[in-house]
Amino acid sequence: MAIIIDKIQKKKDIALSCKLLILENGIHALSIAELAKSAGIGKGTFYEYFKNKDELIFEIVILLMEKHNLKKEFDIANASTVKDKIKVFYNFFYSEEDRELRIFYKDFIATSLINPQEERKIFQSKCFDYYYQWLEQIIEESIRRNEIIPESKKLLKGLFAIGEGMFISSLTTYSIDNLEKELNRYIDTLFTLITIKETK
Amino acid sequence: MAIIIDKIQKKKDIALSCKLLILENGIHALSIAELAKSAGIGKGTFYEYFKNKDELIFEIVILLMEKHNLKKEFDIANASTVKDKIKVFYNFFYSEEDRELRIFYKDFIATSLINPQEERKIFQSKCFDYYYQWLEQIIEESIRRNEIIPESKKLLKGLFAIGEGMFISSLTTYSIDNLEKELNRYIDTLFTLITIKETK
DNA sequence: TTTAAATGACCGACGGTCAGTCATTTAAAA
DNA sequence: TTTTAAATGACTGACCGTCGGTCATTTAAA
Repeated sequence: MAIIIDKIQKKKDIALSCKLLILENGIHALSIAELAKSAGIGKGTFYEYFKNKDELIFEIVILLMEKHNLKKEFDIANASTVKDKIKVFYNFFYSEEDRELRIFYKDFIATSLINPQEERKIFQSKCFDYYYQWLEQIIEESIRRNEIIPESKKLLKGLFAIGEGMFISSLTTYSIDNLEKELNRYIDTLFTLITIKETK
Repeated sequence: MAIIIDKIQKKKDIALSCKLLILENGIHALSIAELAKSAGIGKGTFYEYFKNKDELIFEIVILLMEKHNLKKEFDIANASTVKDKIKVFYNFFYSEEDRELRIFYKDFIATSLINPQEERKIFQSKCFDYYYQWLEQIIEESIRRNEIIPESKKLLKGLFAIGEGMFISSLTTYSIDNLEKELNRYIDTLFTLITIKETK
């Protein structure tokens, strides 16, 4: 036998060591040779760990998303009102804190659209379901507490889609100039509609 | 002097003659040489009319979108209720009729995300604003008629984004298995909230 | 009517880039 | 010393975009 490398860990290390270069230049301006060089490995070695450039993006998204989810979980638990909890969720689409992940996420969506792959779709579904269940729990509890009307549950998937939709539009058009404002405006308005008024 | 070709028309002709081949194989499986050959022109000629493959997609989207808009305009005018008019708009994301355009639109969004270009962004903004104004007019008229509450106006951009958001999610996840159903459910629920109940 | 000149459309060979492969080397462990 | 996982960079083939040259048609002078 010879050296046994923790392939999974090394894959992560290579991915993260490419992060900065990609953020600076954009993934599409970089060749595999350049990426490998910046990671301090040969081109062939890159292919020992990744099938192609897309998989590198995928790996970075997975790593950043893990960290991101932990953080969000914490933030949501600490938010006091239902509305605040929901805003924590949308936060991803405009917060400075999530800027980096957002850039990779954008490229990830784009490559997923171009080249739909089982593995990616499963990952994206997991992310979707993870946050959907969060949203669902939050809403259900609020319904149980009689704060919002039961019909709110039917708005869940749509509520979920608005973030992604506005995010894409903000990138591909000039028609959404302030994503944060637009998202908040929508949530605030919707909440006035689903909130049960206290009868004093 | 020599033969003068209507370059604009020929560009359209080439684009449309590639449509079928692209729908069959996907744009990314095709080389410029193959596309040119299928259009009955030389590779060099292709570059007389298009900067690259992306521009071909752009041209096809523009052409199909033109036709599509005319059709939508007609459909919206013929829909009776506000809700129906809005559903005509969302129709794009799931109708069999718009399947082809949707495929190109998807590629168009993907390439726009990867490589944001002024020209494309302007085009996308025009599309956005065009349909946004439609939606706005419909909603405003309905408010004037006292059918729905005035706050509905604040939901417009979000309403607009839901379509795009769910569309993307339906392509990149398994979590939206029936786009039409999900969209309709959302609209129906929202409408029960914004509709002004008649006091009998 | 003839034909030389002008011009724009068309083309495919070519240079360059880059993704992905593979034969070889390296070095740790047995 | 042998074995073998890991690393590597030279190599190849595919494809992009360019460019010099050809062809077909029109113009206009003879």
